[in-house]
Amino acid sequence: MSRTASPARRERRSAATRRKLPILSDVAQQAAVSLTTASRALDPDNSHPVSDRTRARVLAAATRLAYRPNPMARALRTRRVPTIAIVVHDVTDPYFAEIVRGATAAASSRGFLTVVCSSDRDPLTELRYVEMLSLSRVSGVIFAGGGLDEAHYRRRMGDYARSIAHYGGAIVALAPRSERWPAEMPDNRAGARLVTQHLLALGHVRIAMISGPATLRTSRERELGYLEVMEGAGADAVVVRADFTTAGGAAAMARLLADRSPSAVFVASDTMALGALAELRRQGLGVPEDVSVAGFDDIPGLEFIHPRLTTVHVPMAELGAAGVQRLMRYLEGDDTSTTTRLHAVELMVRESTGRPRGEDS
Amino acid sequence: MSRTASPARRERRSAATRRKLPILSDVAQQAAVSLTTASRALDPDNSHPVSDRTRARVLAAATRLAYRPNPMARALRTRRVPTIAIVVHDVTDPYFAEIVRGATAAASSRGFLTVVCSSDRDPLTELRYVEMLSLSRVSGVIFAGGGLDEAHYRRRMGDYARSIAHYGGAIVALAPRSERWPAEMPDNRAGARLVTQHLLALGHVRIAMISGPATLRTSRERELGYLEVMEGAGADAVVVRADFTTAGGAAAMARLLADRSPSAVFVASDTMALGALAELRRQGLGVPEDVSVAGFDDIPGLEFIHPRLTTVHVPMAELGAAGVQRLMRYLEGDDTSTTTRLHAVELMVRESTGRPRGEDS
DNA sequence: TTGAAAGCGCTAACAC
DNA sequence: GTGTTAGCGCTTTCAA
Repeated sequence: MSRTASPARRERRSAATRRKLPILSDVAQQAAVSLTTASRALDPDNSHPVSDRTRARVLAAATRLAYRPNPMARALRTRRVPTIAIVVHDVTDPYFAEIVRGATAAASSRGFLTVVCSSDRDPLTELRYVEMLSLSRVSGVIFAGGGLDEAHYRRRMGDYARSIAHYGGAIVALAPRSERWPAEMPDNRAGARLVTQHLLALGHVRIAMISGPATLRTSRERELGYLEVMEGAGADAVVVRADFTTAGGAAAMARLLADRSPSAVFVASDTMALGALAELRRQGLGVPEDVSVAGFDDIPGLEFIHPRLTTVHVPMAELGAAGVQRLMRYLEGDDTSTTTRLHAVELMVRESTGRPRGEDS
Repeated sequence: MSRTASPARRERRSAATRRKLPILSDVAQQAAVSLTTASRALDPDNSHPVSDRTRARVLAAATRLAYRPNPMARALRTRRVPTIAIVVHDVTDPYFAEIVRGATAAASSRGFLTVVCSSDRDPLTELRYVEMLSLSRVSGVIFAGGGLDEAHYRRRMGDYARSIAHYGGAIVALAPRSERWPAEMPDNRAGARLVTQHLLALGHVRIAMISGPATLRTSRERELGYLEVMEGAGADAVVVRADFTTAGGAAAMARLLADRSPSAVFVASDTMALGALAELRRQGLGVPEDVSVAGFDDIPGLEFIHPRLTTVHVPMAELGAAGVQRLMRYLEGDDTSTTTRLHAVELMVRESTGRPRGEDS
């Protein structure tokens, strides 16, 4: 120790004044080992052997200097940044916000930063983001929402996905997509079946559905569950479409009310259901006295709206966390399958659904 | 051209097979210039002169190869990654979600990625995030919410802020903080004054306030506006505190109803006001017939709740965008002031406020 | 106006 | 078990 004291002290001072932040060579110098050894001693998952005494010395020096590795320099070698991205259609939508919350928590507990990219439901914006992400060499990308089946979109997305796979990045989907990616998603079809059966069991026959855009597979899966059950019951199905926004839900409900007179409406998302509820109130119709309404997702905050919405609970935060876990397993090579893991959903019967008019007397 | 055709073709092929993604040296080779020149020709804000012919050749080569610079390699030199972070208390809260939306849009239009860090209202989580960000050398950090005045928090935050400043990163606040940072924020005090005056003008005297945590300056500013006006009118002020969540707002309203019987309540955020409204409904009280309620923020989605909430409009998306712009100006050295820019707010009188009971006959 | 060379801080062959 | 030596892809002196 005393032998190297003088140069070490000089180095310490110069490191402090020159760049403020200590770098690996400062640690190596302090511990009187080579750069390589310092690197190996500091990296927990480096298999190369390092003697306990040496490791202890390096660790001590690192602690003393408050050394933190430079993520960029590391990334330049490892070819990946310790960041995962989550691509959503709209951060403002509680459904996505909740997924983001779950994913962020899971990622940060593993030392990963989370980038949230909100496309505002514009495919081109989404493509721009994904290009950016692939160039930034993020470790993984989680797609929280669905994609388009359109040719141009698919081709560009395919290019970026290939590029990401090429540098060893992972991709996970949390909604049904045409791409063959590892996926964790809610059991949309089963959920839709549950609500429709519930409505049928209450005695409704004129059950309409407000679905999302036909371009999104999530819409189609939820429709499928509805159609299956309606057909099985010999009831006529009516599907109108909106865009998964609250305003869209309100507009769709208005159309439904003008054209048909459903006694119950299954809305493919709570966000849209909120709009449907608002429109019914605006027209002076009671829920569930005049019209029963059921949603899908069970977004947070529902406990504060009136009447309390019957819906299908989707474990959003869990989905986000599962996506991160899947990503990590992929990165570690433990699970590179492209299978879809379905997460169970649950019908939450609350106040917005009841027996139809004719039967409540 | 023909002279270099053969080697160029070979290089092109090898670049394609070896690493798939073209790098700067591929472009330089194709354009038959040095690495340096290629770099200069490609960088729009590099002042070093490059002849038009050369630049054109380099640009053509870059386009042909679909070259995109590696952000990590660039960051290793420039010491900053082209990413900005936005630290929020809760992504799930529409107030923050909306700010994030505005900031993300503004950042992406400038080629910056946005990292969203949600602390879930836990100061330690927030500190962990900021440390991570400082190590990642993000270009800037935007604090959407307030901070603590507590010693440990302030010291650690100060350390990270210094470290960020040291590598040339910028920090901007969108809420009042004890730190001396550039800030863009809503005129909280003026907004609170407006609502209180509105309630007073309607004839209310027993006007209570549900505020946020005492540790947050936003709460204090909004309280101040309320207190000022109440005092000026010679009315008794009552302030109860909640935590800026919907559930907290509901609980605070329940307490208020039990202890006092206010004819009007000013709630320091719409998110809490939603809870207050739910609690009033639960207790069978009419709004505004029995109690008037006013919020703050004008979060999106309010148009679908009933009764339509009287509130103070805060330009959230604009605030997010202004934060990004301020950050950019700081990074470019155009504006390194630590002044606070106040954004005007506006009273939105809607349905949840009316004359008090005694006066409506 | 162009280019050669020296790194940014770190990791990974490849020796010893 | 430890060290030497090359780079990762880019920017930036410095020299021509």
